[in-house]
Amino acid sequence: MARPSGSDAGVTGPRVRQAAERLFARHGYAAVSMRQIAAEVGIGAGALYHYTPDKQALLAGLMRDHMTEVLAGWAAADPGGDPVARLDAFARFHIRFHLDRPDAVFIAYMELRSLEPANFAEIERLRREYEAVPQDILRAGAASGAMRVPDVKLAGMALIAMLTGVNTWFREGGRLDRGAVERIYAGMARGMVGA
Amino acid sequence: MARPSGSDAGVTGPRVRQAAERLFARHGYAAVSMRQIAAEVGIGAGALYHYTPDKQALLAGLMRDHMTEVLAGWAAADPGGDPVARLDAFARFHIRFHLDRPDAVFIAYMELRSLEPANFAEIERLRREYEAVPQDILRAGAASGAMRVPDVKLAGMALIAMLTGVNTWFREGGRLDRGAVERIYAGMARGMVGA
DNA sequence: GTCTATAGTGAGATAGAC
DNA sequence: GTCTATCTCACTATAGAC
Repeated sequence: MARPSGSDAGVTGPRVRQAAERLFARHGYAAVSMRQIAAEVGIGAGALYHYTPDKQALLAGLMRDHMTEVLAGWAAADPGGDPVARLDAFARFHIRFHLDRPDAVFIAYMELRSLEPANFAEIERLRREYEAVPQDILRAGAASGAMRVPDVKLAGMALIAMLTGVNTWFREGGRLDRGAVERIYAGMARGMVGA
Repeated sequence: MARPSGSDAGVTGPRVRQAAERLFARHGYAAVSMRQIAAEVGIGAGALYHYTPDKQALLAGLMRDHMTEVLAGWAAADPGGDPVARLDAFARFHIRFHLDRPDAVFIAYMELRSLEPANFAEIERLRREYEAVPQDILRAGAASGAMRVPDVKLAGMALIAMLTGVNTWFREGGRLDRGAVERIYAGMARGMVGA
C-alpha cells in the first residue's frame, strides 16, 4: 500500500543526484549549497544526508558515473577495424554523447579542481583512459598510411577539444541539427589528419 | 623618501589583481575568499576594499582586461592579406598568447557563470568579437577558393576550441617546445579546412 | 593605507523527535 | 525518511582608530 507520506525510497536518491548535477553545472560546485539542492528536491537540508555522506561524495559520484558511462558508451559504439571508419565513428559518438549530457560534461571538465586528492586521482585516471581512445585510432591510422599524423598525442587532444567545444554553442532547434553538426565535424576531423 | 611602513600605492593594487587571478584560476571564484586574497598579498581583508569596490568587480576587471588584451594582441599580430597566411598566424598567435596567460584564460572560460548580468553582457560581447576573427578569415579563404569550409561558424568555433585545448595539457619543459606545438597545430588547422 | 573589530548572513553537517 | 533545531565556522563588507 501507500508508503508514509513524503517517503519514496529509490526515487529521492536519483532526484538528489539530478538536482545536484543541474545546480553544479549552472553555478559551480562551490557556489551551490546543500540547502539549494534540498530545496530543488523538495526536502529539508538534513534529509540529504541519507543519500550522500557529504557534498564532496555527491560531486565525485556524479563525475565517476559520467566517466564510466562515456567509456562504456564508446566500447559499445566502437566499430573496430578500419582506422578512418573508427575516427568517423568516434567523432560522431563523442558529439552525440556529450550533447545528450551537457550538465555532466560541464561538471566533468570544470570541477576537477573541486575534487579532493583521492577523488581527483580516480577521475583523472578515467579521463586518461578516454583520452587514449582517439590516440589509439590515430596511431593505427598513421601506421597503415591512411592518415598523416605529425604527433599522435597532440592530434588526439586537439580532436577531443574540438569535438567537446560543440557543447559551448550548440542549441537544439538552431540553424543546424545534430546530424549535420556530426557530419561537418567528422569531416573536419578527417581533414585534420589528412584522411 | 621612504613611504610610511606598509604603504605602497601603485604596487599593492596590481598585486591584489595578480593574487586574485592566481587564486580564482586555481580554486574558482566562488571557492576563494577575500581573506585568502588578502593573505596572499600580505594585508588584512579590510584593506582590499581600497582596491576594489567588491569581489565581483575584481573578477569582472580581470576578465575585461584579458579580453581587451587578446583583441589588441591579434590586431597587432594580424598580417592581413592571404587568408591561408592569416589562418596560420592566427593559430600561432592564439596558442602563444594563451600559453602566456594560463590563469587569465582559465578564468575567462570558466567564470562566465560567476558574472552578474551586466558584467556578463559586456564580457560576452568581447568574446563574440574575438570569435569573429577566425570566422572572417575562413570566410575569405572559402570565397577565394583557397579553403574548403563547409560551415564558417562551425569551423571557426572548432578552431578556437582546438587551439585553446593546448592549455589543458602543455607543460613547459615537456616533450615538445612551444614552437613545435605551434607548428603542428597550425598544420592541423590548415588540414581542417583543406588549405 | 592598513589595522582590528564587528555586523549580518549563510554555510556544512549532526541530533533527536516523529 | 523527513523534519526542526542547532552547533560551529566562515564569509562579505563596513566602521573607525592610527
